[in-house]
This record gives sequence, C-alpha cells and structure tokens, in this order.
Amino acid sequence: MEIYFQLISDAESLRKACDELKTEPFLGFDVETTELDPYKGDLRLVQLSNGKNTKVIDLKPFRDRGQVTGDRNGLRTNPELAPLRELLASTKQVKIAHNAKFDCKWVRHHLGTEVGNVYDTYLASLLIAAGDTDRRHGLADVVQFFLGQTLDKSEQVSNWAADELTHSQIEYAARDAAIMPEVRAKLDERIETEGLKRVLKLENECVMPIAEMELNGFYLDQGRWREQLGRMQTAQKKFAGELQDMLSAGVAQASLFGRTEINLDSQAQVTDALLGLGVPVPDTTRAWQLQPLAEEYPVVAKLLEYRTVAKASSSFGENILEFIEPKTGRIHADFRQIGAPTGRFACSKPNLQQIPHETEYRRCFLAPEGRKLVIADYSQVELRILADFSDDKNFIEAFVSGQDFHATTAAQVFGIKTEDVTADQRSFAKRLNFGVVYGLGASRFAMMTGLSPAQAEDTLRRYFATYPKMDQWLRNAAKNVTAERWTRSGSGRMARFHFDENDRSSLGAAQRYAKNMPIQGTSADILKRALRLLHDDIRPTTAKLVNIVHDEIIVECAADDAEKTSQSVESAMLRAGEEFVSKVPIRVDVHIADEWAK
DNA sequence: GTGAAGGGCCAC
DNA sequence: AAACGTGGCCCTTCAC
Repeated sequence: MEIYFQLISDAESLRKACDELKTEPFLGFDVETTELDPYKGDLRLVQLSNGKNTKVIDLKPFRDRGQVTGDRNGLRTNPELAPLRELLASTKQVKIAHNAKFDCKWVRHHLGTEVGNVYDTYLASLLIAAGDTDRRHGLADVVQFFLGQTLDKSEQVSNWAADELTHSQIEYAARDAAIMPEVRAKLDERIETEGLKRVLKLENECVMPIAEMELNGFYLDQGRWREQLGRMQTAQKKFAGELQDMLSAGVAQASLFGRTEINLDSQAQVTDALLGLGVPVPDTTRAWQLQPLAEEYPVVAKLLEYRTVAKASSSFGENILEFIEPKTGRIHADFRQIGAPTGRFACSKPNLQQIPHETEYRRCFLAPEGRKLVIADYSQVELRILADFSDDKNFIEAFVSGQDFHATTAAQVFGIKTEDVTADQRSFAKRLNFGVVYGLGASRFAMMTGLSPAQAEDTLRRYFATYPKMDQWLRNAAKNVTAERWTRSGSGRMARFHFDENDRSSLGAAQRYAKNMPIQGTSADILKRALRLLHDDIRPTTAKLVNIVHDEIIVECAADDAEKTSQSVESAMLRAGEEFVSKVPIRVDVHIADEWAK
C-alpha cells in the first residue's frame, strides 16, 4: 500500500509541517532510534501522522547543525525544533503510539519535552484482552487482529544510524505512524463497548509519569551494596563448608579420595544426602516444609541458613550493580505498566519491587548529596478497599475509628476489649485479615497458625460472623465465577476467568482470583491515579519519582523541598484513594529520609 | 550451546 | 496443588 509522506530535515519545512498538524485532533506518533536505551543511542526519526498525511522528521541534520554551532545539549535546546517540541507537548492533539512509554522516554530525554495527551494502543489492546495470555500485543499483532491487515516490521531492526536512510526505511517509519489513527479508532470502539474508557484513561495518563521515572532512575550506593554482599558471601562460604561436611556424612559411597562434593544448590543431590542421614524429607524441600524439622535435625537448620545467604548473594548480589547506567550512576529499571491482569506493575532488569525489606539492603538506595527521599505508602489499602466494596458496618467502623485495625479485629473476633488483646491474638487477626483478601481457606489457616482444622474453621466462622457483609461479598465474588466469567476493578479494569468446570482445584483457584482481583486491581488503579496527580504537582519542582512498589511511592527531591514534597505526595495519594474509596478513610504513611528504610 | 520447565524464594 | 492472590530472578535439569 502506497502512503503519502514527507521527509523533513530543515527548520522551515518543520515549522510548516507542525502548523499543518496542529489542527488535527488525533496524531499517530512513532520514533526510530539507533538503540533501545535512550541513554545509549540517538533519536533518529520522529513521525507524526493524521492517517493520510505523514511527516517523517529526520533529526540527524538538526543534530549535525547543532554540533557545528557548539550546542552542548544537542537537540534539547536547538531552537529550530521548538515547533516540534510544542506540538508534542500540546494536550490539544492526542498522540497515538504503540507502547508509548518507549517513544515518550526518547522525546523526553533527547528533545527535552513531555508528550501531552498520550493514547497507547498497546495498553488499550492489553485491556481489551483482559488477561487472555494467548494473544500477542506487538503492533503487527494488534493491526492484524483489529484491522485484518498485515504489517511488515522487517525494517524495525535496520540501521537507523546510517548517514542516508533508504526509501524503504523511511516508508516503513511513515507507515507505522500513519496506521495509528485507524488502529485507535478500531480499538476505541471495543474500549467503549467493553466499558473500559475510564481504565484506559487512567493507563494513558500514567505513561508519562512512568517514562519519567525510568529516566530518573534510583540511586544505589555501590559501596554499601558491596559491603552487604561481602557479608553474605562470607556467610555463604562458611555455611557451605559446614553443610558440606554434615551432608557428606550421609552419602553412602563416600569416596576414598575424601568426602564427596555435593552441589548444595541441587535439589536432587541435597535430598539424597538428607535421606542418607535418615532425615524424613517432605514432598518439597521448601523452607516452610523443612522448618519443623530444623530443631531435631541440625543439618536441616544448616541447610535453611545456607539457602538464605545463597539467595541473598545470588539474587541480590553483583548482578544488580551491572544495571547502573554509567551516564547517570543510577538504576533505570523496566516497569511494565500492566504487568499483571489485575493491573499491577511488573518490574525487571532489575526488579526494584523485590528488594529485601531488611534495612541492610534498603539503606543502599539513597538520596545523593543535598537531596532527600520522600517515602510514602498506603496503610492497609487492600483491606480498606474490601471494607468499602463490601459495605460491612463493623469492618468500616474498624477503620473509621482510627484504632489499630488488627487489634480491633482481634477484639471483635475474640469478644474481648481492644486493650486486652494479646500480641498473639493480634498476630492471629493480622494473618486472618491478610488471608481473606487472597481467599484463604480453613486448612491453609490451620497450617500457618498451627491450629487444628476444627479450631481453624471455628476461628474463621467467628471472623466472618464479625464481618457478615464482607463474608457475603467474598461468597458472591466466588459465585460469579461460573455465572459471569469475568470481574472488574474499581476503574472498570476487566479480568476473565479461565478454569475447567470439572476440575475442582481449577474452579477453586478461579474463585480465589475472583475474590482478589477487584481488590488488588483497585489498589493498582489508585496507585496509577496517584502517579498522575503527583506528576502534575511536582512538574515545576526539584522532585523526581524514583520507584514504586505496589502501594508505595518513592520520590527524590532537593533537601530544601522535602517538607513541601512530602505534602504533595501525601495529598496526591489521598486524593487518588478517595476517587475509588468513599466509605472508609484512606491513610498514607509518609516520611522523609536519606535512605530507603523505614 | 541454548532455552524451557520446575523448584525455590524475594517483594507487596 | 500449601486449597492464599500478583509478579521476577536464580539455579538445576533436561530436551533440542
């Protein structure tokens, strides 16, 4: 298919092109780059299209001219590009891009401007799929699925650093932008009919904050991290030696050449050795199964010790330091905005959402000289969401009263006064409270508390008798699995169930998911809304978003701005929460610190 | 050699 | 099948 496009490489044509496009309500938007990482490569092309008329802007000539005039900031301050920056930043035109985070990062970093009014066809496609893992969501897949057209992506990996781009490259670049308005129109029909308008708006408005967060990066002190790693490696060596000695005593064919080396990381070898020592090894050698044996069998205790430090020095070792970007000295992780069907983020390379909670690790993430971290997290937000959704009087009252929630639950479940609640009773209530959000059953509760199945069942009965409408809401959620086959979060995010009706365990899993998804999903909705509100509030300040962990936001700012920033963060989080939860107060714990530690 | 699967374990 | 939900990373094992 031939398409009309214009290649632009000088200031005058750029100005004219931007004038032409700024009356358009919708613009397909795409970029071509020499690398995937904006800190490593150059932005080569920016493409903008109304669907019929496509402008392909070659930035290389602009960069080359800038270098001649000694423009140290490259494209960022080049006055010739002002019309382009203005058009991209404007909120008057919707910028339609596929996986817009990528394009936004490049524009933000290399052109120095935000992209206003983003529409992400990738996120839209994910929302429509509602967790269906069979579907792929690359641009070519989405175009095929929604328009029935085949898109040739073979030029995607071509050489975008070449002095002269080929006609084929430029046409490819133009085509990707030109098709976007049509893709959006088709997707939007489905978004409308599926009731996904609100959640798509939420997601689209979150793209720029996340793009900025990834560019900002999180500062990690290499020295501190290495110190901690060193301690772990020393411990690992010590435990490995001790464990090796203890285990080899149980290996029957202990060789004449000395003890038999066992691979301590091998499940099979360790299990064999334990059996040889007469340890009754359970079905799995996971920590929770081995724990009860640790007292009787010192070798099991040693194995658990070894595992802990081995995990620490492998998963949280040298590798994470390799992600520090030399240009910034910071970690720029990859956040997937719809990482789970519930709407939660997923994070990788590295995963900053699974850094151990211990101070030894978290204190390595810190604010550079002259700056502070503002650390804010929602207090028991999932339970508050459940209370709000289920409209249970006691449940709501427990939060409205502002008392220690777990202690209040304990008092109600055990029928005693709050001040008489023991630490054990509070711990019980806490585990119950968290468990119900995941669809906890009596047998599992018995396992984790050490109660007999009958006692566990009785405790759960009393718990649900305390919060009858919560019980009802959860039962209803489970019941809807077979009737409705899908559920939604507060923003309307949709998740379909997949299960085999003849398989009880698969049905049970779907029912637990049905209980959990609206709660976890709404929590994710709230966080995303907060990110947008916060982004707008801190734009003109020294504050920068540096990390998010499901119900926690971490912002770095100038030390002088810390107090003001903490108020902004708290306010944005509260306003976001109140958009989704009305009957229960939302609480945010916020503090200012030099390090990411409680 | 590479990659998928499975076990194990970190986070919320 | 930990009958408690969502992820990612590391290691071993096993197939290609």
